[in-house]
Amino acid sequence: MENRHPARPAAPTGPCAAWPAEKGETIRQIVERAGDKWTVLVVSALHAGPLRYTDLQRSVPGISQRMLTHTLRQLRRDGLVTRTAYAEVPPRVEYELTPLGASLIAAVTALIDWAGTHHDEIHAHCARFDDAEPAS
Amino acid sequence: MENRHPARPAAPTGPCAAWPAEKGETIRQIVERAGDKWTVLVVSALHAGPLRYTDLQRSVPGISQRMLTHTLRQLRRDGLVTRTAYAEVPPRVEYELTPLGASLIAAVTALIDWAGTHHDEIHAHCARFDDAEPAS
DNA sequence: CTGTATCCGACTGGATACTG
DNA sequence: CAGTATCCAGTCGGATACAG
Repeated sequence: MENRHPARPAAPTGPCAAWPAEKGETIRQIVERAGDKWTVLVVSALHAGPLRYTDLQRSVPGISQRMLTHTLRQLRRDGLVTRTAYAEVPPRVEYELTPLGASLIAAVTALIDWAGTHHDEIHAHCARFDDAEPAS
Repeated sequence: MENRHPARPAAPTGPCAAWPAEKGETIRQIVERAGDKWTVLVVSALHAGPLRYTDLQRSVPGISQRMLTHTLRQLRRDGLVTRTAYAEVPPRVEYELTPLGASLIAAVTALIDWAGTHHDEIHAHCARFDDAEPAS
């Protein structure tokens, strides 16, 4: 009743105004951000050290320019990465992880660790379920 | 080059066949699953104990039947929750978290904990960025 | 009560082409 | 090299109606 929104009131890709939601919603935002495919991959790639735009593209196979740019901007906006542009003839831009960004890796690692640990279990249950109910 | 897929090769909502990807892709699947808004909320609700379908709907405000059913099925498929149907005149179905599902909470909690800890930092950086570059 | 099926709008994200 | 803009298909997800 109180929610008349036809869709989501806040867009993750939108302006900063998306954040001031309540704590519960904030967590959802964070999880969506941190759980984002490209965010995780880019942050992981940056974990090894600073990288240039094109190097980043090579470090994250399959990412499009659109998504790389988009993800980097979000990451910058949230203070997870820094952008350093060198005003040289061949333009050079380096992206580096901030301590905040580095701290995210620890949390994500827990999830990845869980994934690795229980991957077989999930697959086993999945196969069993699929075998039990093949025709929906 | 080697990827000619016009879109995602594996759908998270699709059949079990989505899993047998390589380790890197598997992690992505897990993160997407675990990072899903409704998955987290439903698992959290179930953490307190077994719940019926309608109780689940009430415990997760804003979820639609479509998404509740959908999420529940995925969770069952992955072996994170169990479904127990009682063949009674008023049909009763209870969903309960498996140990595997309970273990996921620990991993997600790490992420939520990170969110809570650095929420202010992110917000601060966000506001600063927004202030520094208002006109895109 | 416990779902399932369909319609349909909104957002995601890849491909491509073009600018500084 | 670094980034932006547009097009467009696929997917998500809510509302609704209906079935077991």
